[in-house]
Amino acid sequence: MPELPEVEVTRLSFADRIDGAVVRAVRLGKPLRWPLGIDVIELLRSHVGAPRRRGKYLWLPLSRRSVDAGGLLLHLGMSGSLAFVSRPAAPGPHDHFDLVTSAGTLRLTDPRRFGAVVWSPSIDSGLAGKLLTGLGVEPFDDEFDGDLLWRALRRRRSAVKVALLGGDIVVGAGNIYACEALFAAGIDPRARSHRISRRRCARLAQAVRETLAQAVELGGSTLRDFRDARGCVGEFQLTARVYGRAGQPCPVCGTPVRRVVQGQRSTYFCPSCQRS
DNA sequence: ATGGGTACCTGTCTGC
DNA sequence: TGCAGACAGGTACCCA
Repeated sequence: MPELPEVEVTRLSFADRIDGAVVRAVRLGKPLRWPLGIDVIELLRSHVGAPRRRGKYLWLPLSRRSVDAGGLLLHLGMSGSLAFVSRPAAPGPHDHFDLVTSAGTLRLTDPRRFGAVVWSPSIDSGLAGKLLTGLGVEPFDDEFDGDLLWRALRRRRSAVKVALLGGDIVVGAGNIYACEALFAAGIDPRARSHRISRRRCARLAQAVRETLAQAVELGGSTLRDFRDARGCVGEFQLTARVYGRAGQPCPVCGTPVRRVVQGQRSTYFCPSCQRS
């Protein structure tokens, strides 16, 4: 489910409310991708700071008596979502983590359990450091532009869509938004990365930024079950032009949208509008 | 370093 | 109705 827009929309929907709250209890459900990495009792009475986002990860800083106490790194995997509510229902079979605070309970629900909640001594050490090192630039940073993209892509021979999904050039574009951005830029997702001109890289960088920004504005994509921490659904999927639309007419030229598989993931594109 | 494949896990939908 | 198989928003890790 969650690509950068869903993670950012989730963050925005509870950041103000959890900032400054005190941890009262922690409940663990079934194992997630990694163990929590700290004894739960060590987290009690910690103060939660303002949640930050890096790529598709969220970082919840913690402190005790104004002293830095590391933080929690969260990832929603394929099927995760967070809720932040004052009176949570009894945990269901897919509710695997509750952070009970003075301001409400942050609950991770994740049927497939590809998600993660891990404690690290800081955002750039421990497991958090290891996971975040090697991530590409943030798409909304000034640093991310056509030149950066061109310089990175010219060294790759993989298909451009696979390179975008990799997250080591630019973070945040998952399967939906990579497809949509390539459509917006008019680039064939199967095109070899190193053969894309500087000019087209500029268009692609712009398309990635705009696609992700628009998705944040629309509250993300709710294909089946995404909700932000307030329980609101997203609406970007209503505006998707190729993702999930195999066989349907391209909204620009009417040619049927094609589906191919790249790196074991479905890719959707218009064979007429998108060129190598 | 890069590229390709596998693995993690559960739910839903399709076709026989 | 049952059942096998495909597919799903991600990414770490292993191997060539």
